Amino acid sequence: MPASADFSARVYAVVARIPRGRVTTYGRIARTIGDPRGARMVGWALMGAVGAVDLPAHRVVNRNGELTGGWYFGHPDIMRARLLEEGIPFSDDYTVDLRQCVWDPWEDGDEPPVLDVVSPLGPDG
DNA sequence: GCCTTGACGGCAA
DNA sequence: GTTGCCGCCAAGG
Repeated sequence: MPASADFSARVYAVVARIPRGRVTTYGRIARTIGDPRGARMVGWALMGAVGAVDLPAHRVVNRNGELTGGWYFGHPDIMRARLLEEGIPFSDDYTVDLRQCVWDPWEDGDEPPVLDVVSPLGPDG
């Protein structure tokens, strides 16, 4: 079992927590799972999520709200349509208005949320 | 084994 | 507000 699988599992756990009508960013997800510098890896993990895992991957955008992963849905319009379907506001054709719909995994608390996935190794390995 | 690419982010100019 | 550069780590050639 590659460590990357555990990483992606945590990413999926966070993505699954994204409420309908809200979006979050790669950086926030990375920070949530305890790897602030893993924003790029989050996107990498989500590659296999589209069409493979039943997750709202379309609710994940970059820090600027751009639908950078649109092509992984077949076409950016598909991702955009899914977001519009949930009433997510757009500031541009392929850019969501993060100011209105950004979501923090720990917005309701001062500490990171308890992930659904439990690592037997713990946070320190 | 080395180099390039990639759903990113932070910092400096 | 923009542009440019670096860091990060995994996958593919």
